[in-house]
Amino acid sequence: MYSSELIKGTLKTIILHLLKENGKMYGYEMTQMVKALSQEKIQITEGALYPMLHALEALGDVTTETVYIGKRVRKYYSLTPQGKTTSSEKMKELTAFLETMGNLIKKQNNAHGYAT
Amino acid sequence: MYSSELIKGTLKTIILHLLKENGKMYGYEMTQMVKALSQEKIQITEGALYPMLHALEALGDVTTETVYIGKRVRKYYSLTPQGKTTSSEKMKELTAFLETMGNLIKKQNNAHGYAT
DNA sequence: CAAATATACATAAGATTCTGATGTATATTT
DNA sequence: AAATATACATCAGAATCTTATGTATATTTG
Repeated sequence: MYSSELIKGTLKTIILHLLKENGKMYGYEMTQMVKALSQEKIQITEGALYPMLHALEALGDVTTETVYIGKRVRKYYSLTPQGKTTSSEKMKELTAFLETMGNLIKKQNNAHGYAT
Repeated sequence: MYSSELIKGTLKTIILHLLKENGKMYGYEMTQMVKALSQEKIQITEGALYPMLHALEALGDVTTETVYIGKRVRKYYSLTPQGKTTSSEKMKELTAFLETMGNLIKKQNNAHGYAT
């Protein structure tokens, strides 16, 4: 498990990406998938996830569909056309960010020149 | 420039890393170095930087040394022994996190199996 | 079969961390 | 002379997350 501060700011992008890849998912499923894909190292908490899903819905990036499994409710989320665009943009940004950070923390024989 | 939400949580690690690589730096210098190393894409704001430096000092990870350049003050920061340990730990974590995130957002022909 | 665990949603107080504004002052460039 | 750069600092407010709490059904296990 990572000290969660690193995960901050990536949640929205992760959700949008999962929905783009998998078409339709419900909240609990997302927590389990991220857990599995990260080898237990990233655990999305419900207190962070559900408010973010509601926010994405309010922004018009996702729509919902409620389904009953027996008597238990399940709320599926999927991307709107706008959400698909947002997803792509966010992913482009995250990819670039990861690369920049990778550079930033590596190339360091550089106490005097700065530029690369 | 990245939408800054991604940078959240990485600031402490970046500072500790810069100090480990460069031995001794002052705040303004850090902002310029990160800007240069990231090709202008990451801009550390002063409102985030200075409070974080003060926090690191309070935690015992850095010590300070004030120098006058003409009449203008400059405050150099350097790692304490404890700070060096913290720096290593944080970097290990960040590196692992970047890799995990890289996996999470790539390997996706996986709508049904989850595990990798 | 009762208890524990897993599934599945939701909210909310408080903490952390950042943005953007503001303030002060000196040095350099145009 | 004015604008910009260097260099520190603080603070109100915003965003985002943690931890706890709440509700309810389904499944597994001793």
